[in-house]
Amino acid sequence: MLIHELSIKTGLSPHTIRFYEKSGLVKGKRDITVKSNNYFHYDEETVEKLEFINDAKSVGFTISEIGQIIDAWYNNKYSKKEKLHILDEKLVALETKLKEIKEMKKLISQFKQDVISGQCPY
Amino acid sequence: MLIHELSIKTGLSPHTIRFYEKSGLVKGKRDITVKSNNYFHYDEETVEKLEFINDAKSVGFTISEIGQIIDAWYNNKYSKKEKLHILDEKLVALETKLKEIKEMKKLISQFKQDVISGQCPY
DNA sequence: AACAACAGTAGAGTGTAGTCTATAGTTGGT
DNA sequence: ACCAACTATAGACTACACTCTACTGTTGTT
Repeated sequence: MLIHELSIKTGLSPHTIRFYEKSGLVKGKRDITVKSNNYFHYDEETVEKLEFINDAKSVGFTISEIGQIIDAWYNNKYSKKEKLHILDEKLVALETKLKEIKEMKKLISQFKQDVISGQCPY
Repeated sequence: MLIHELSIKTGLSPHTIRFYEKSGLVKGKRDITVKSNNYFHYDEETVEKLEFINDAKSVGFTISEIGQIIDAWYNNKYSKKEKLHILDEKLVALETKLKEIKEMKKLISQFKQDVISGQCPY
């Protein structure tokens, strides 16, 4: 599929997809049999990757971290050992975030109690 | 205390503290009895606030969201009802983040299994 | 009096992650 | 043949959250 279809499938603008492509997260292929243009073609794997990128972004991973994960997942840039190391690193980071968020929930719940119990009467 | 001491207590640079002050998150007081300078003076509450800001940043709240929370906590800018609304909103956001992170943990654990089970032999 | 270390303000610069503009070429439908 | 809608590239622009620079004034120690 071309970028327009990919854009519709993923909800990301062609601009943003090209930005991710330039950042090395996804990669279209050129059809060498077609000589009149040099359009990029994308496969279903790219759709998956872009969906993953969206999810990974919202948990706070940066583009370069997402790049690492994608490389550890789809590519052969890293050895098996390196891949596991990268993925473990990300799991630890997520575990830390999880704890921080739970702490923050407690804290804000406490603020709420303070407001309710009328420590200040507004 | 002056900004230097505050900086040491919180681990934030005077630059960053001034940035937060300009953003409305904290507020120093000027000592009108001193006429030779116009240095800002900060209290322990500001130390608390800055520590909160650090924690809130790492769970992904923006400066303006943190501002809202601080206003709902310390100030009388909002009514009791508004305060509870803001805090509930933040709790919902944290709950959402929590779920997303748990999902991402599952996903990355799955990637790990894929690597281990040797779907690709590197 | 000299000087480092501090204080303040204004504004420029950085990095991240887009988002948009300009330009130029291609494709598909009428 | 024409035109809208698509494609590509390069580079400008934006927003956020700092971070730093330049400049000036103050304080405390020697």
